[in-house]
Amino acid sequence: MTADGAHSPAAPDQVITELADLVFQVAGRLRQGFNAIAAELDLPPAQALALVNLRGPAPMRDLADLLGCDASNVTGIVDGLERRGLVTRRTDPTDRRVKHLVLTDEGQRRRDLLGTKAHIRAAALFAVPDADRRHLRDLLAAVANEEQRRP
Amino acid sequence: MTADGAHSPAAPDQVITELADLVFQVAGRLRQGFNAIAAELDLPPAQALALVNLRGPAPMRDLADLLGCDASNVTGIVDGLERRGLVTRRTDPTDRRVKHLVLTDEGQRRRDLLGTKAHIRAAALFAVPDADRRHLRDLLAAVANEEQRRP
DNA sequence: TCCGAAAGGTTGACGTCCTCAACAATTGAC
DNA sequence: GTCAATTGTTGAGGACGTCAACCTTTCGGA
Repeated sequence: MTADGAHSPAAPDQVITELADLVFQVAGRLRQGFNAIAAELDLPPAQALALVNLRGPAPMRDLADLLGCDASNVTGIVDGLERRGLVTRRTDPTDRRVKHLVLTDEGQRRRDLLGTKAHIRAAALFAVPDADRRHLRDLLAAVANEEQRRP
Repeated sequence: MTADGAHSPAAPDQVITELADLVFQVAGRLRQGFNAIAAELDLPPAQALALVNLRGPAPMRDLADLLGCDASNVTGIVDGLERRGLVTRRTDPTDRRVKHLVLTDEGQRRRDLLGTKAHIRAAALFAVPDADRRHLRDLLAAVANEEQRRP
């Protein structure tokens, strides 16, 4: 493209483009790995994603906010998880509108397994010196926070 | 948790987890912005993504490889683009199996508009000092290349 | 106290995206 | 010439997501 690559520093525009491509690429690999692990555990991606986001009993609304999707969508995902015996719906006695999602023992087990496997895979992806990894984290955090400050 | 580590001051495991979360978060913002722009231009996300990946006349197979999806999927996407008059299929005279995708004038115009709008949005997302941006790019490139070296 | 707005969850219709298996046409190698 | 491989298409099917409408429950105020 620009024949002056050696002399003039790459245009900022070029850096932006490369950055966007790289973020997509790395996120794609990460997602692909997660989906593969989910498939190993016989879980559709969305159910697996919901599962790892379930720590303690929490209203379905919270999960919808966490996943950033419609509430009606969560209904279907939780239906799947409940059908597999991984979570149970428990109506809150103090507010009978809300239903808390509670992990079953098997659900807890599956969730932990999913978490550790995903972590191992992520570690394999970010196979760079530890100092670089920390620096990368800090830079990404700066981007995320900068953006969060102006939605 | 840490099978080997006795007492690390700042567990590398923690860094990995934060890193994965941040990459997902930033990629999510990026994707969200792109989809919003695609919607502005009255294009479904997949068609928009295919459009920006079309520079010159190229076989549909190439597009499938580029998007990393099944060939039958590309058929549907290109159907949509053709229905909107953005691309045309042109069978290669030298190999009548392949069909080259050619952008129409309107397709070229829409593609350029999409590209510039997406770029502006990406620039707004990566609103950090230029030095940080370059460093971030280099670190991500290192991760991508490291991974590419061992598939 | 009663009424209406608001919130949580479900359902149904609908659309997008993706894969897989099977197929026709074409090409190329043996 | 024949057979294997490739390109693109079709149809079935599933996962994922939104939207509108609905019921139930809660809560604030007239």
